[in-house]
Order: sequence, then C-alpha cells, then structure tokens
Amino acid sequence: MGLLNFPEPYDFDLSTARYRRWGRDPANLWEDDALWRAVDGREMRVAALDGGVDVEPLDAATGAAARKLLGAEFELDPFYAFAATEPVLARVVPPLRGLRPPLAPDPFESLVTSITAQQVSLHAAFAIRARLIESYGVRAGRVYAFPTAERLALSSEEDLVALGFSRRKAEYTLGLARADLGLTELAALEDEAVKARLVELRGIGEWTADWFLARHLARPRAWPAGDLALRKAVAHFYGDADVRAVGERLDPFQNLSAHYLLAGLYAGVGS
DNA sequence: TACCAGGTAAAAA
DNA sequence: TTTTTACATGGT
Repeated sequence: MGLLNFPEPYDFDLSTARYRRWGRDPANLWEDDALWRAVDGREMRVAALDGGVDVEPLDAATGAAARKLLGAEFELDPFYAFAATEPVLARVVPPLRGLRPPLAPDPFESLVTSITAQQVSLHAAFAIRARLIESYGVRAGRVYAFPTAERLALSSEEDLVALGFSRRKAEYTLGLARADLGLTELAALEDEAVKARLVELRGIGEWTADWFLARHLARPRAWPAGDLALRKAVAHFYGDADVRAVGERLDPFQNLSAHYLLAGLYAGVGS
C-alpha cells in the first residue's frame, strides 16, 4: 500500500467523475473503483484511501505523476475564501468541496485530445479517442500510454480517418505529430504568450489553447469563454450575463470557477 | 429520422 | 472585413 501525501481537502470520487461520465478512456482508465494510467511504461493504480490517495506502485515517478494527474497543484483554500464572497459560487462550491480538476499530464496528449473534442459531443470524442489510443498507444497492464507524437507521425491521414477523425482533424493531428513543437517550453511563458504560440499551429484555436492553459498548465486565470458547456453553465447560474464579463468577476480564480460551474451543472447543484 | 454536440479554417459575400 | 460552410461520430 502506497499512501501518497496529498493536500487536503480532496474528494477522490468527485474529482474523478470526469472519467466515468463521457465514455471509456483507455489512457485514464476507470476500473475497479480506481484510476489506472501508464507512467514510464508501467501501470499505475490510483485509488481513494482514508487520509489520502493510494498509489501502486509508489515511487518518485508515480508519485509525481499522480500528483499532477489529480490536480494537487491547485490551491483550494484561497479559492474557497473567494467563493464565499461571490453569490453564485457561494451556492455552487460548498457541495463540491474537495473537487480538484484532473490534469492532462502531457502537452501533446492534451492538444490531440482537444482536437478530437472539437465541435462534436464528448461522447463521440471519447469513442474516437479511445480507438486512437488502442491503435497507437502502448499497453501497460490494463491501461494504455497515450500515443506519442513519434508514433502518430508514422500513421497516415487515411489511418486516422478510419478511426473516425474528420479529414481536417486528421491533418491537424498529423501536423502536430510531425512538427517540432517544443511544447514543454510553453510552461515558462505567460498565459497570453502560450495562447499566441499555440494558435499559430493549424487546428488550434482559442478554445483549444484555453483548455490547454486550464487542463495542462493549471493556470489559475484560464477561462475557456468560447466553450459551449461553460456557456451553458454560466447561463444556468448567472442568467444571460456575458461569459467574458463573468470571467472578469471571477478573477483570479477563473480556472477553478469554470470547473466548479461545470461540475455544478452536471451534479444539479442548486436545483 | 433528424438534430445537436465542451471548434476551426477556408470559402464566399 | 464579416458571414457562411464543411466536417464525421454518437446519443437522443
């Protein structure tokens, strides 16, 4: 048993709900009440445990991966203090206490995952993404490592179309896989600089760049204002207020706010 | 059966 | 410059 030292509060069930809601995710597999993920070619199991999080096997690599994956870097206390002063969040946040948005640990994975989710429902996106992972990822136990750029670079547009990608999305994905992107260097840049660099890439617009800031870099102020689901959540909780204007009111906690509003919408908080 | 779903780039106006 | 269109799959 490997008890990971993990910041409080943390609600494992609430935080991993995403992996059960939309469909099967062979790279972040929910099975037997645990989350499974490949770390450096090995299978890692993450589960809830009294007083923390159980990680098997637990070592430096899996511990760091689990922390990243489970959103340990989010600071919840300042957000909760802010939420108590904001009328909508004061109602939405307390029932979701301990929710930490799970992160995409890898930048390439984050971008390709977003491309699969452009325009289509997340149910459809998860199905297509699962086929991509099982076709080009490397298996580690019951879970798959997300396909590397090097491996996808060897595939063809036809291959990806056969998985359900549109021709356009297949082009985007191969373009990313075959380019020398230097994605890890983006972490050193300010939010707006990251976005500017990303939207230069074909197939990456503001929506994808915003979710990259939110779900990969965990930037506190990321706010995917164009996102259809976030628009619905804002409309639900704030009426017909402008989404960007609401974002400014939530500064500098837009990222956590977006995740809590979405979770609140799905959980039926306040209804 | 249609229609919509956590967009984007390119064409047309 | 702004508006319109094509895109592919899965759920309802």
